[in-house]
Amino acid sequence: MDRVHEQLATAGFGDVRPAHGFVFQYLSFHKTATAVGIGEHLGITKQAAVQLIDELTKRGYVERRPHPTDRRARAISLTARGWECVERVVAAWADIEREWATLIGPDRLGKLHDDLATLTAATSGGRPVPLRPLW
Amino acid sequence: MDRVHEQLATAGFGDVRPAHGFVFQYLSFHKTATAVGIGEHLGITKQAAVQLIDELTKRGYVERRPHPTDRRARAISLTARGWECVERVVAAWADIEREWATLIGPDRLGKLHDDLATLTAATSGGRPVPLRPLW
DNA sequence: CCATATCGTCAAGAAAGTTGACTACCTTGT
DNA sequence: ACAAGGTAGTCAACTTTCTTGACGATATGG
Repeated sequence: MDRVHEQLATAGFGDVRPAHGFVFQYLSFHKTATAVGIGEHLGITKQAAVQLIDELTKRGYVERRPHPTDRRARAISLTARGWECVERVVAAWADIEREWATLIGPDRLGKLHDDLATLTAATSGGRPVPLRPLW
Repeated sequence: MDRVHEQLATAGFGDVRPAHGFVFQYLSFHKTATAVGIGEHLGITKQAAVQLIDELTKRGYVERRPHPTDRRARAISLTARGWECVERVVAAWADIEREWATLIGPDRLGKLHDDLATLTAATSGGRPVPLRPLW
């Protein structure tokens, strides 16, 4: 994680914190997200989620628009710059995984991934675990 | 980590946070520790380390005594209750590892451990990584 | 169409860390 | 021996990040 953010900083995305990454991840798969949904995904309150969204909006990674079907809500989505940042993260992770493959071999790396998936699925009962950058 | 602390709570150790665990770990291997040493181990300032020590002292897990060789310093060590808690943690981890072994097999679990050790050693340059419960 | 639930917001505050300055003590080189 | 600089702990002020609680506006379901 630290290495990804070092990479991002050199690519001009030095103003995103690790916690923001989890918002990005959620927005990559939910085109019209809400603050409540993001909060649940991260395991934080909606107020804290709004604060993250505010920061990302101010920095141009995210935008709020009227929600298409719910006039209480605001539809949150990535801007062009947000998507650029996501692409950078994907590329950085790919680099890191390639390096891992050279260290322990692609076969072992694949098994490592599968085993970790098995263990986390078992301890969380199969449901998705709220991701938090904090214990 | 969450499961260990659930186990601890049912065993009467409900007043320790995850961050405290890293202090316990350090004290298990350093009989006369100092606040600065603990701070370096966790990657936090000495002031923050002192605060953790204060909490653990108030709750009876840790005690401060005059340092044997340095009159500026205070020697920090686990009390009997502190050691009881450590034993509980060790037992809880052993339970969890046994469960992991049944899930993916002892052989794969051993390789998982070795591979993770290889990867972390490579990315940290071999030096110990300061442990933090926070990104 | 009314009761209840949900989305976002405002405000206050708690948790856990940081920075900076200070005293007391240690250590090292001359 | 001792001056000079480094280190351990402490005090105080502050920052960051998250929480709790209350609220208006809108949605939804019997």
